[in-house]
Amino acid sequence: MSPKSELQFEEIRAEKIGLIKNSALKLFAENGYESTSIAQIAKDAGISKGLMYNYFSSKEDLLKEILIGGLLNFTNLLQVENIDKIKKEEIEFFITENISLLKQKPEFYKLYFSLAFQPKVFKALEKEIMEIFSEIINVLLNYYTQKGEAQPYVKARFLFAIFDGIGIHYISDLENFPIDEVGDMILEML
Amino acid sequence: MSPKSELQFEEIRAEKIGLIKNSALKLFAENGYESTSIAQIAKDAGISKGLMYNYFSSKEDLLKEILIGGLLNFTNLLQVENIDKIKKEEIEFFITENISLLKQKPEFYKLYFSLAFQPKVFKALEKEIMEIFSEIINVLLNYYTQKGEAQPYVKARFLFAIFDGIGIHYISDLENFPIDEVGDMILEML
Amino acid sequence: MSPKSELQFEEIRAEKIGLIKNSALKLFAENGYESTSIAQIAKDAGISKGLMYNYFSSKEDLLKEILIGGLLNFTNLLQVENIDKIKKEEIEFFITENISLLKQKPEFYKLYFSLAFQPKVFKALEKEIMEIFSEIINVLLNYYTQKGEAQPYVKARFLFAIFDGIGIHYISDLENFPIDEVGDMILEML
Amino acid sequence: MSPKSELQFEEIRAEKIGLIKNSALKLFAENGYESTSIAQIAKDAGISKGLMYNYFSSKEDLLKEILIGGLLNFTNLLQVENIDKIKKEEIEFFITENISLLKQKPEFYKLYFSLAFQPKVFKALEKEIMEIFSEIINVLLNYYTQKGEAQPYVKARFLFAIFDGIGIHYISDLENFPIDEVGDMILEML
DNA sequence: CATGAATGAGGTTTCATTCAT
DNA sequence: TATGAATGAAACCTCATTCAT
Repeated sequence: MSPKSELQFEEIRAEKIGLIKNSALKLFAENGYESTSIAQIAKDAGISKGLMYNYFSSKEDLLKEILIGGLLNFTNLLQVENIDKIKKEEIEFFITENISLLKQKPEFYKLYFSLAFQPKVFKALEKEIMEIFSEIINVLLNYYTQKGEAQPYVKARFLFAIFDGIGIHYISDLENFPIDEVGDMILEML
Repeated sequence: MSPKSELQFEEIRAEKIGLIKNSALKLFAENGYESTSIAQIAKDAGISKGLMYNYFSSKEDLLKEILIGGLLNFTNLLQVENIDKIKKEEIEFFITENISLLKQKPEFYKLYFSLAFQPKVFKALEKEIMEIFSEIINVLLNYYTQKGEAQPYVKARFLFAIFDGIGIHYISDLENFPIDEVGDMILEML
Repeated sequence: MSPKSELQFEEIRAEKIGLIKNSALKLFAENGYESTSIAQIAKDAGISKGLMYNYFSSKEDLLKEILIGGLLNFTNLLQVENIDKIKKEEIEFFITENISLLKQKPEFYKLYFSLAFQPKVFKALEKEIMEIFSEIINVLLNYYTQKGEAQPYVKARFLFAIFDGIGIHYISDLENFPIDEVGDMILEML
Repeated sequence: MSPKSELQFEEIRAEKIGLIKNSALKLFAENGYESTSIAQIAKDAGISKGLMYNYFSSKEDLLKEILIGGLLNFTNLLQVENIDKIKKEEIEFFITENISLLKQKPEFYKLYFSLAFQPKVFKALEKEIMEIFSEIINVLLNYYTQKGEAQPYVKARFLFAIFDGIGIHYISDLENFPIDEVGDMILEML
C-alpha cells in the first residue's frame, strides 16, 4: 500500500544502469557503435527499448557515460607529486601499472581501443580524449626536459606512441605477444 | 556518334572506379564506414548512385576493394633479396617508405585502424591481414637473429608494435606529431 | 497517524485536480495538445504520472474536463431575466464580462480555438459547443428583433463573429492588441 | 537504353510533389498536424514513406511549403498604389475579393485556419505570419489615419479582427451564415 | 493516496539497393 | 554506360498507460 521508498528506486536504477552499460560496452566493442542498435542492447540487457531512455538521454549519451568512466582509469595512474621535479619512479609506475592493468583486463582495453578508432565515437569524445592526451604528453615532456634530453617533445611523443602500439599489439595477439619482455624494454628506454 | 571502342569503355571504367574509390576512402576515414552513405560517395565522386552499382556489387564490396588494394602497398615495400641475409638497408627502406606512405595517405591508415578493431569487418579480411602480419614479423625476426640480438623475437615484435603506435598517433594528430623526427629515432633503434 | 477523514481526502482530491487542470491548460495552450506529454503535466503540477490516472482516466479525458469546465464560464455570463424583453445592460454585461475573462484567462481561449479546429477533438465536444452557440445566437437575435433592427439575424451573427474575431486577435498578440478600446467599440455598435 | 531526360525527371518530381502536398494539406486540416503521420500522408498520396523525404527534408518542411504558398493568396489581394494616399476602393477590393475567395474555396480557408491555431504550426511560421499581419495592419492604419479617424490604430486592429471573425464563423457554418449581408455591413463600417 | 519503473506501439527519418528509361 | 526516382526495412526515439509497492 505504501509507495516504494527512494532507496528501493535507487537500487533498481543502479542495477538497470549497470545492465545497460555492460551490454552496450560489449556490443559496441564487438560490432561497432554504429552497427549496434538500441534494440540489440535492450535485448541483451533484458529490458525494453524504452527503458534505456529512462536512464540515458540518447545512444550517444550512453556511449559517453561508458567511455568517460573508462578513461578515468588511465589518468588516475599518472600521478606526479611535483610537476617541476618528476621522478623516474613515477613514470615507471605509470608504465608498469598500465601494463599490469593490460594483463589483468585485456578485454577492457580491447573495448576502449575498438571504440576510440571509430570516427563518430572519437568526435563525440574528442575534448575529453584530448585533455587526457595532453596531460600525459605534458608530463612526459617535463620529464625529458628535466632530464636534459636533446629533443624532449619528440621523445615524449615517441614514448607515448610506443606505449599505445604495444597495447594494441598485445590485445591483438594475447597468446604470443611477449608483453613482459617488451615492458622491460620500454623501461630501459627511459 | 560512332560507338565507343572497347578500349574507350575500359578507360572510362578505370577512371570512374578511381573516382569512386578515392571519394569512398576519404569519406569512410573521415566519418566512418556506417556513417557514410552511398549518396554522399556518389555526390563526392560526381556520379550517380546507380552507377556505383555498375562497378561495385555493394557498399561492403566497395570497402573490401579499398582495403585489400591498400594492404598491398604494405607488402610491396617489404622486399628482401635474400631471407637468410637481410640487409639493414632493406629494413630501413621498409620503415622510411612506410612513413612516406603514411604521410601521403593518412586516410588509408585511418580507415584501416578504424575497421581493424571491428571484428565483423576484420573477419572478412582476416586472412589477408594475418598473412601480412606474419610476413613482417618473420622478416624482422630473421633480421635480429642474423644480427645476433639476445631476444630477436621480442625485438621484432617490439619494433612492429612501435611502428603501429607511431602510425596511430600520427593519424590521430596529423598537425603536431613530429613524424620525421620520430622516424629518425626508430632508425637509430635498429 | 490517525486515518485521514473523508473530508480531508476530498480536500486533497480537489486540490490535486486543480493543480493538474491548471498545468494541463497552460501547457496544452502553449505547446498544443499532442505536443504536451503527461510527464510534462505531472512535473509542472508537482505530482507523479501515476497520480494523474487516479483523477483522470486518460489524457483525452483530462482535455474534455478542462474544455467543458471552461465552456461553462461562457453560458454563465449570458443570463437574461426575460427572453422576451432583453435589456441592453444584459448584453453589455455579457460582452464586458467576456472580455474580462479573456484578459484573465487567455490560455483557455487559446486552447479552445486551437482545438475547435481539429475535427477529431471538436467532434468529442460538438454537442456542448453547439448548444452554447445556438443559445448565444438566439439571445442576440431576440435582442435585435426586440430593438426593431432591419436584419436582426444578420446583425446577431455579425456581432458574434466580431466577438470571436477579437478574441482570436487578442490571444494571438496579447501585448499589442488594444483590447479595452476595441471592447468599447463593440459596445458602441450595440 | 538512354537515361531519362532532365525534363522527364522534372515532370515526375512536379507530379509527386503535388500529390504529396494535396494529401498533406487535406490530412493536416482534417486531423491536425501532429496527429497526421507521414505514413498516412504517403498512403493517401500513393507513395512510399521514403519518397516523401526525396522532396521534403522533414515533416515540418512539408508544412512550411504548403502554408507559405497559401499565405501568398492573402497578401496578393492587398495592393495599394500609393501608401500615402490609400483609396477607399483599394480597401473595398481587398475585402470583397477576400469574401469572394472565401465563398469560392471555403475548404481552402478551413484548412489554413485549422493549421494556424495549432501552436506547433504557428511557431514554425510565426515570422511569415507576422509579416503578413503587420503589412495588413499597416495599410489599414494608414488608411484610417489619412481619413482622420480619432483612433486609427484601434480601428485598424478592430477591422482586421472582424474580418477574421467573419471568416471563421462562415467556414464553421457554411449553410446558415449570411456572408453576403455581413460583407455589406463591413463595407459600411469603412 | 502516491510513486516512478517499465512497456510496446507507433512516430520520424535514413539509406542500401533496384529499376525503368 | 548513366540517371535518380522509388522502395521498404530498420534505425532512433517518444510517450500514454500500467502496475508493484
